[in-house]
Amino acid sequence: MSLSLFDSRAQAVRAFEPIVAGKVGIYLCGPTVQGLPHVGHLRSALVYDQLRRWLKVNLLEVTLVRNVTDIDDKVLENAKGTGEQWWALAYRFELEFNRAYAALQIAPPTYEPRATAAIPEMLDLIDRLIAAGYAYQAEDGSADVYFAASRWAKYGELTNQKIDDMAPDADVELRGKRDARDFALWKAHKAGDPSSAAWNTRFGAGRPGWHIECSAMATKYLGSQFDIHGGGLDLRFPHHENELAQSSAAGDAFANFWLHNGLVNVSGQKMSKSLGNSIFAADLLAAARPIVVRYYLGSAHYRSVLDYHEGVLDEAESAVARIETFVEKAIRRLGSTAAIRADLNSDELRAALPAAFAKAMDEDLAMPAALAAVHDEVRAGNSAIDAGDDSALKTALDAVLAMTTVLGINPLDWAVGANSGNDQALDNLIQALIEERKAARTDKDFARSDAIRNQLQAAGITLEDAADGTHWSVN
RNA sequence: GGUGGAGUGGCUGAGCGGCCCAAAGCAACAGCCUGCAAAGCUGUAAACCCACGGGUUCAAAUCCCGUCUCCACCUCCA
Repeated sequence: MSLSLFDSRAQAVRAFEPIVAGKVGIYLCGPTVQGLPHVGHLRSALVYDQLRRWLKVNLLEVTLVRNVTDIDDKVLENAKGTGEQWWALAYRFELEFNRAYAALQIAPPTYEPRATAAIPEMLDLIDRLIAAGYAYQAEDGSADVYFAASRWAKYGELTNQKIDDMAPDADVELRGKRDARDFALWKAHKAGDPSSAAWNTRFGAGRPGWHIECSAMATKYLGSQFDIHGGGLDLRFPHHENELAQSSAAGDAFANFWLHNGLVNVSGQKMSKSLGNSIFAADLLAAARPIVVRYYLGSAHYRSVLDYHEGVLDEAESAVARIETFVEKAIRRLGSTAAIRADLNSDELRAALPAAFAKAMDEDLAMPAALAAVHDEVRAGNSAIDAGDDSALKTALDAVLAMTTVLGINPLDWAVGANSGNDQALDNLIQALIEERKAARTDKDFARSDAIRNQLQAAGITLEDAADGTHWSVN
């Protein structure tokens, strides 16, 4: 394994070594299911899907845990607005997220725990923190429990901040807090909230704070020490800082690497509800084919800002079409479809990967360089077709299929499916027109041949004249 | 105010001391191919030499100092 990853805590690229040989545990902060999935959620999920794929290619057994935060202020608030039960609203949006992930062929995580299913683990962790002297029940008699950030000397280590530099909100109500920077581990039940959103504890009725959820779920599924903790850049502070502090204070080694993916901006601006510029998953999928959306979201380096604006999907469409056209032509020419498919563990796939691609992936998942390798190979393959060199073509095709399989953009994996009866009927119809056009061309009746081509084009079908005959495809 | 990141061809976006007279894609132009196209290939043009001004070095887009601009986080957020 020669993979290096940028570790946010070390603020440096570090060589990645699994804690347990051959296995990798990844915890990824999933969404709070309080609304519809947007482009940022998809990018985040995609980044770790790609990481997971690359680890699998390197024969590591990956356990990916991505949680669902299904209890939270916003969930309760939004449910009040719609009149739904909070858990019904949360599940409704959870399904929307799963639909969007599936559309982009982002594989489901190994485990997808909901916060509400890990309450006992959270309470255990809170107890350990109280015993260690780093947590305390609110001093105003409520059921609130806080983490004493001000007592944890290493607080700020993840984001390289000194606790004294953190400007405490002047107007913040301390209520039962000893220090303004202390944060809630457990939140007392509030008068207006439904009783179904409260759990009885020795502190009183209440619900979990956001940060404790992830600490508890990560260790529940991956143990007190695991390889990688990931999430969006916006979660570094306070969420991940707080997770690290509480887990460390409880004596857990916690994550070996911290990864943060860059955010998606819209025309240079942060996406936000108040600006009304959010791009939702449904918007993307309405504007472009899923494989194109996946290509676009994965085209920039995972740590850089990805800007969404007019035209980016068209550009991605062209690039994807180039790859698809090549694969189609190559398979048609070579006849065999005994091509490399989705098995990431196969020796064949590994053997077919160009060195430049593997190097790019190993260097902190340098996606642009990896895509450059894909396109280089596409060009080499196209040249081989022109030169009639089938051996070189086979090599290029295998390389392209292997690389795109790793990236999750193998055209064969996105094909609509085997020929259905409808496809066969359509093919019969179009073949008849192709024959008629061929006859017209032989007779030099170009008006007629062009009319046929234009008619099909208008119906969304493109004809392509190749050396071995005319082929058609749906636009 | 604190912390982190970014300014590279028309656009997207790599490179982060010599392999860079700067990858790859998109867009443009020309040639080949074609009856004409499309697709494909080949080539061309395109970055006042990589925000600006200094410096270090045999050597800098890449390191250092200064300046300007932009973005993110410090409040719920992927």
